[in-house]
Amino acid sequence: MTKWLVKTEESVYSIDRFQSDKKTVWEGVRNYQARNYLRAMQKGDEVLVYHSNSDPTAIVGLAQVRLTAFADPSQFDPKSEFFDPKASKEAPRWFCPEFGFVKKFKRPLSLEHLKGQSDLKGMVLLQRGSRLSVQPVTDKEFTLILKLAE
DNA sequence: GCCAACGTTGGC
DNA sequence: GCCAACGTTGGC
Repeated sequence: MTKWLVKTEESVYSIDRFQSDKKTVWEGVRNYQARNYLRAMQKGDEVLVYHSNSDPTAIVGLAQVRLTAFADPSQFDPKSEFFDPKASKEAPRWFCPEFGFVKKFKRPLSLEHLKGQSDLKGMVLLQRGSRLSVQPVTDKEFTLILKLAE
């Protein structure tokens, strides 16, 4: 099974909020590469949750795919900030899975800390200019991250 | 708030 | 299909 990482701005949707919601539909992703990854997610896949634009920016917890991706309802809603006039119910452009909350890490792993791990040099998150908000994570990276976090 | 990096749009 | 202009992301 593939492992993943998703970004969220703490001020927009935090790990604490996710913890109290217990599950969440990961809507609003509007980037094709990220969308393709969302669609590739399988039920049960494990997903690292990362706080971007936060202090500190860090991997803060773990989620699991509950439902594979379906048409993101926000693309059809003219009142939504994620509304896409080019999308239709017949031909949706954007998709979202549903995640279940698994845990909040005892120790959030800051970007700075992650950069110091030589075994994580290849991580998509750590590549220069990497902005992708949904990323695959290798098994090796995933195992190490869990070890560091717990 | 700045700005580098990258993605998207649209004229041609 | 190219590419300039513009928009967004996200670290700092």
